[in-house]
Amino acid sequence: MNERPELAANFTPAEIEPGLYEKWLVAEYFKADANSEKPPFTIVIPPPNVTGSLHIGHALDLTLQDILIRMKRMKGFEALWLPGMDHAGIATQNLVEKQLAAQGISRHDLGREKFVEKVWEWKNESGGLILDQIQRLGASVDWSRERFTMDPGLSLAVRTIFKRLYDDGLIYRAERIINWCPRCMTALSDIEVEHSDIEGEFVSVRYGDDDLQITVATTRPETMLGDGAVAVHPDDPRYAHLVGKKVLLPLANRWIPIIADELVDPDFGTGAVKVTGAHDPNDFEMATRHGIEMPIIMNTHAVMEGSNTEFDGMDRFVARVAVVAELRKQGRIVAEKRPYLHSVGHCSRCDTIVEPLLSKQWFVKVGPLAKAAGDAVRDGRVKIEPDELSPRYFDWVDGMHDWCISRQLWWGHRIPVYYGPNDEVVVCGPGEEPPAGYTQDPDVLDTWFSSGLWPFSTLGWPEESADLKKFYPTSVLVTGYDILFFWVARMMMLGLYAMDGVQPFHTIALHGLVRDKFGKKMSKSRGNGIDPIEFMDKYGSDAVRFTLARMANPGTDQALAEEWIAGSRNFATKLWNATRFATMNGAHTDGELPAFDSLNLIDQWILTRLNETITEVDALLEKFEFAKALELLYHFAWDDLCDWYLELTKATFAGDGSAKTARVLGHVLDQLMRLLHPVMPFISEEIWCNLSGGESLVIAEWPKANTTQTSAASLNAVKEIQEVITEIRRFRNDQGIKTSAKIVAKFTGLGELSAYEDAIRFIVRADRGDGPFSAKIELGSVIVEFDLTGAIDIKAERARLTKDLATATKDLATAKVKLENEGFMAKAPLEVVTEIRERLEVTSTDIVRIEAALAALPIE
RNA sequence: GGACGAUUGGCUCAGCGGUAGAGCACCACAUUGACAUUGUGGGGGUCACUGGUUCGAUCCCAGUAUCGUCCA
Repeated sequence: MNERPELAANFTPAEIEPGLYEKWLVAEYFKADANSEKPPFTIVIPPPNVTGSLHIGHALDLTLQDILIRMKRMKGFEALWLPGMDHAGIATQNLVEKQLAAQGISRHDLGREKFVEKVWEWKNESGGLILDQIQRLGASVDWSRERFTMDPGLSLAVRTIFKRLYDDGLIYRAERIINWCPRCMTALSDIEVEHSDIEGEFVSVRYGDDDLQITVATTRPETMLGDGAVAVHPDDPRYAHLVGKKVLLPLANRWIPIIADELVDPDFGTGAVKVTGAHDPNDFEMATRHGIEMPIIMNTHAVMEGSNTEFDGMDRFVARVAVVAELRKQGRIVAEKRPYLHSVGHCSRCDTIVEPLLSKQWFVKVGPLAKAAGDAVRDGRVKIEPDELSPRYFDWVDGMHDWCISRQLWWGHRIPVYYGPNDEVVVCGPGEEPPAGYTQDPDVLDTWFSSGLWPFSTLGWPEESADLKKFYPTSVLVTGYDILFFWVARMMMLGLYAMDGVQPFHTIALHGLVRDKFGKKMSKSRGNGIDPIEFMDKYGSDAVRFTLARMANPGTDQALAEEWIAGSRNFATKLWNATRFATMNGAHTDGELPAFDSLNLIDQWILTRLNETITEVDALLEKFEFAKALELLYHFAWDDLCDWYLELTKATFAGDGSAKTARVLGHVLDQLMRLLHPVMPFISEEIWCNLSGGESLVIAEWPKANTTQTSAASLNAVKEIQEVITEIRRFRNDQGIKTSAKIVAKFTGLGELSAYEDAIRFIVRADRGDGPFSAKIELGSVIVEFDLTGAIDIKAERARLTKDLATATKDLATAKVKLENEGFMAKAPLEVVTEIRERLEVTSTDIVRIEAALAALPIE
C-alpha cells in the first residue's frame, strides 16, 4: 500500500483551484484531437459578447456544459468544447464610441478605417475579460481552438454563405418598414426590439371639414403629417359612404383618400385609422396594397423632416405635443385619453423607443430556411430538451418574418455587395473582386448572422477541415431558453442550409434563468444581482458550480442566494473531512476490491448504494437532469457515506480486521470523486489524487455500475440498524442524556445483526453491563434495555411513548378503513393490498407494545 | 388581445394515482472519535379554490382566482 500524505486540516479552494487549472492546461487534457479514433462529443460555447463579463447566467450555462463535456471525456469520447466570443456589433461600437466621446472625438472624426482600427485595439487590450473568468470557473474548453466571429476564417464563412444565399435568391434588398434605433443609428431585427407598456396618449382627431369629415384615433399624432390615406373596414356602415372620397389632412393641407381595408378593426377607437405607410408596419401593408403615398417625415435622428410644415426640425416627441396643441387650437381634437397604456418597441441595446421607418435594407428570405429549421425538430433529427419548450420554437420558426440583416454600423462584417454606377448590384464571394468603379455597401451584417454560423464556421467551414469532419454535427447545444429565438433558430437555419441539411446539433438542452432568492429577475435597477466571481472568491468555484447545477431543472428558472452557495461550500468541506478521516484510517485504492461475498453487510451495503447511485446519476446526467442527479450524489455522499457508513466503520477501524473495509472505503471515495468531478472538478481532483496517487481525474474513467456488487439483504440489514440507532438516539435525547455520556444497555433479539452490535454500541455510546435495566425500547424483534440507575425521566418517556402511540393509532385507522372498503379490496392491485395488510399488522403489534410500555411506567 | 406555464411547510423548489419530500430557515441538546463550514433529536403543510372521474386525487379532467413568462 502506498503511503499518502495526510490531507491538510482545512480545505481552502482559493489555494488549490488556480494551480489545478494550470496543471490541466499544461497537460493539454482539454485539447481535442481530430484524428482520434474515439467517438466525438462536441459542444460549441454560446459565444459571449466580447464586451461582456461573466454573469451568473454564463456561470450556469458553462457549468452545465462542463459537466457534460467532462463526463463524456471520462467516458472515452473525444470531447471538444470549443470556446470563443462574438463581436457584438452594436454593443462594441457603442462602447468604443463612448470612450472616444470622452476625448471629444466622434467616429466620424476618425473615419471608418481608423475607427475600426480603434475597435480592434480595444478588443485586443480590454476585450474578452470573460475568457479569464471562464478559466476561473474551471471550464475544460479547448483554448487552442478559441474563435472570434471577426476572425479571418469566420469572416470567410460569412462571405461564403452570403454569396451562396444571394445566389439562391435567399438574400434580397428591399424597401421595407424596419425597426430603427435613432440612438444607435441603425436598423434592428425584430428580435432586437423589446416591447413594453408605456403610458402614452390616445387622441381622436377630426380630419376634413363640413360634410366630409372623419375622425381617426391615434397614439402617434405627430405622424399624421405623413399620412397618405384614412382607412376604414369595408363592412363598416358608418363610413361606407365616404370610401373613395378624399378628405383634407389638417396641418399638412393635403387631400388624402379614404380607403377600405380588412386590416382595420371597426371596434377599435373610431373605426377609422390614419395610414402612415412610412412609419408603421401595418400602415405600410395597407399603403402598399392600395398604392398609397408614403412620405417620410423624419430623419434618422427621429427629428421631423420633409413634412414641409412648421414642425420640421422638432424631435418626434416635441412634435407630438406641438401637433396636438395646434390641432386643439383648430378645434380638431374630438377626444383625448391620457395616460393611455399601450405597448411600444424599445431597442434591446439602449432602450430607446424604436422608430418604424421605411428604409432600403438587406433581408434574408427566411421561408424555406425556417421551414427546414422547424422540420429538423419535427422529424426528430434535433431534440429540444425539455420537450415542453418545442411549441415555443415552432411558434417562432413557423411565423418568422424576413430577417433584416443590414446594420448601419462600422464594426462588423461589411456586406459583400458592390454597386455600379447605374445601381448595378454585384455580390462578391471570397476571392472575387468587384468590377472597377463599383463601391461597396457601407453597412455591416447583423452579429447574429455570423454567430448563426458558429457551430461550423468555428470548425473550419467552408474548408473541408479535419475538425469539421470529426466534430460536426455538434452533440449538444446548451443555452438558456431566452435565446431560443435569437440564436438557436438562426443556427438551425444557417447550419442546415450550409451543411446540406445536416443539423448543427443533435440536442438543444435548454436551461432557465438565474433569479434572486425570491425568484425575482436580477437587474441593475433592483440591485439584486449576484456576481459569480465574488462568490467564487469567497466559497470556491466548486461551490458556485455545485449550487447552480444542483438547482438546474431542465428549462426552468432557478432561484439563487448566498446561503445556498455557502451550503455547497459546506458540502465540499464535508467531502474533504470525510476523506481525511478515511485516509487517516488507511483507506486506499490499491489492488483489487475484496470479493463481494467476503465483505460484511455494511461494506456490502455501501457498495450496493454506490452502484445504485452510479446507475441513477449516470442516467440522469445523460438526460440533462442535473438537479436530480446532484441531489442523489449529495445525499449519497452526505447521508449514506458520511452519516452512516463512516460512523458504522468507526468500530471496525477501532478494532482489528479493518483491511477490507479500508479498501472498500477507498473505492467508494474514488468512485464518488469521479462522479463529482464534472460538477466539482477542483476538490474532486485534489482529493482523488491524494487518495489514489493517480495523475488526474480529468482523464480518469467514468464509473460503471457493477451489478455483481449489490445485495438487497444488506439494504434491509442497514435499514434495520439505522432504525435501532435512531430510536436509541431519540430515547437518549428525550431522556436528556448528554451526547458524550456513556450508558449501559442490553441488546436482545438482534438476530443476524448481532455481528454489528459493537458498531451500534459505538455509535450510540452504549456499554455492556449487568443492569438492573429500568427502561427499554422495542423495535420489531429487537429489544434494547437501559440501565439508567433509576434516573429515568418518566415524564419524557411517557410523552415519547404517547406520541408513538398516536402515530401508530392513526396509521392503523387509515389502514383499517382501506381494508374494510369493498371497492378497494376488489379493485386495488394486489401489491397495494398486501402492503396495507402488512402495515396493519406492524402497527397493531406496535400499539400493543407501546401500550404495555406505557403501562409499565411507574406513576409519577 | 393571444399563448404557455405556475400555485406543495417561513423561503426556494422537487414529487405525482396508494400513509406528503429536500435544501435553507426555526426549536432543543451537544464541543464526541473527520468535520461547529459540525453532530443528534425535534416542530412545521386540510399540496390555491370549486366541481368531476376513481375503491382511492397533491397528482387526471373541467371551471374559478392569483402570479409569471413569451408573443402581438
